[in-house]
Amino acid sequence: MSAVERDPEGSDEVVDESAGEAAGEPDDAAWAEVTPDAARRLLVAAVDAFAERGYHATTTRDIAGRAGMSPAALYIHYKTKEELLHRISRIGHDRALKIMRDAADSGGTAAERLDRAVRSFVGWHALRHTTARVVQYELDALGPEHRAEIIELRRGTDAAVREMISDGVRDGEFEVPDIPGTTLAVISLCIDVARWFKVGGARTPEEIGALYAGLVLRMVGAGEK
Amino acid sequence: MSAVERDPEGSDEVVDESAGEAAGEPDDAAWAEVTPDAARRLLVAAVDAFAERGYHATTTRDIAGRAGMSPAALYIHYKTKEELLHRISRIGHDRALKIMRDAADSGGTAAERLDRAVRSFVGWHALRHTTARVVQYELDALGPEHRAEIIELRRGTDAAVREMISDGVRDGEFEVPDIPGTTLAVISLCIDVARWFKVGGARTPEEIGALYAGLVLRMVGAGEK
DNA sequence: CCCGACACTGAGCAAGCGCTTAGCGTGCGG
DNA sequence: CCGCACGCTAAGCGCTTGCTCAGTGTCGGG
Repeated sequence: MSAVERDPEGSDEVVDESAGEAAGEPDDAAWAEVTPDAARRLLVAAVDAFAERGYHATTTRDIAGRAGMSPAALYIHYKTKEELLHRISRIGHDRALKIMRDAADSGGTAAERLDRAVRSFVGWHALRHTTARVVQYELDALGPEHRAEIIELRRGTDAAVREMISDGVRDGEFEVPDIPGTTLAVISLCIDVARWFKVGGARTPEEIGALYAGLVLRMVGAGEK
Repeated sequence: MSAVERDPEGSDEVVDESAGEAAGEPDDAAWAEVTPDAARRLLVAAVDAFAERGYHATTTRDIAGRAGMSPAALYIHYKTKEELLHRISRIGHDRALKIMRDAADSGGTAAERLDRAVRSFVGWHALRHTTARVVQYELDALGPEHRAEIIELRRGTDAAVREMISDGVRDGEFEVPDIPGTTLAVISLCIDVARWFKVGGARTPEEIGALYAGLVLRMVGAGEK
């Protein structure tokens, strides 16, 4: 049982998010695209610190300390603390959007695609809850132009979900009176996983993904499976 | 059409939350229990500031300024900034718990009670989204003992929802495979309203409450109405 | 007309913040 | 073996933070 659904006609090069460390916490491999090494260590430290205490409560000294460096080292790789948050937010949202789009563009019925979407989107929010928490809840700490950029990415996620629901309604699979409202509720439900998920909890990310996929299919009235 | 469901056998003295200002924002009347007047003005100012910028990004000077007072005046009525947050959090959670319990203890079928619960709980999170945002998302800013106290209140909310769902399953009204998981998802869905709700949005708090109540009834498989 | 109680202010303290700068060690091209 | 570019640190600058404290104006009782 693989964690994240492997879609048949997905992208060419897929970094399997669930491989490597099964525990979920030390998601260093997920930031492979960040170079050089010291910059990545700082970024991972920042993700942990931001998720734990929030952006404003985190000091640059704390971030540098977690990365095993002096406070000044941070400013060799990042112009400001806000730039660090932006890099994290950008990469995280790119990843979340890709997960959603891959599911939306995969084959099968609308119900199958929505199931895959919720399953992997929720799975990511649980497995990478540290990243997801920063990405989803520290948006207001970004500067205006950076925030606008991220909001644009979120619109893409929104559109993908609305698309799947609309398709299902068109094909008679779903029965939903308020498509924009239900879209909002579905995404809202998925995102909030990042707030409450704890590593020692009763459920694995995959289990939560499966549970939520079922609940969402009920929300859209997918009675006939 | 009244905003918050008026349960027939509810409590004796009910402060109608939706009365007074229809706009929703200046919820000064909701804090009538806070005295003296200056203490309440400071608390309302703190709610606005915390909701807007977050607890850590808010300065005591900002709070005092919004209340039209000097920074030092804050410390006549509150020992620390954290005590202010605690008072807000305590009152807000008391209110949220009461809303949930009133619905759970009201008469009728499990579906009717769950409908009322989600409708009013969500309605409150939308109408009082400023308060709700602080109450639901600034929990980590509280000191350990204050946080523990609030978490205890949340357990009560959780229990009320689980109770209603369990009753529905017992009576054959609902069909849910995972009661604790579904309980969690329902509360999660409701709480996240406070994150995304904006006053200028397309829907009123009552409309969102109605939409969400319908979605939740689908989640628990309440097919036979 | 005085007096103390009271709610509040102006000024400011110690600590901690984001960020800068001068300098140091190390490794690599010549 | 030199020299310099590079990644990093120690020290610290200017500012803001939560919070304090010596007053100040006001007001009711005697």
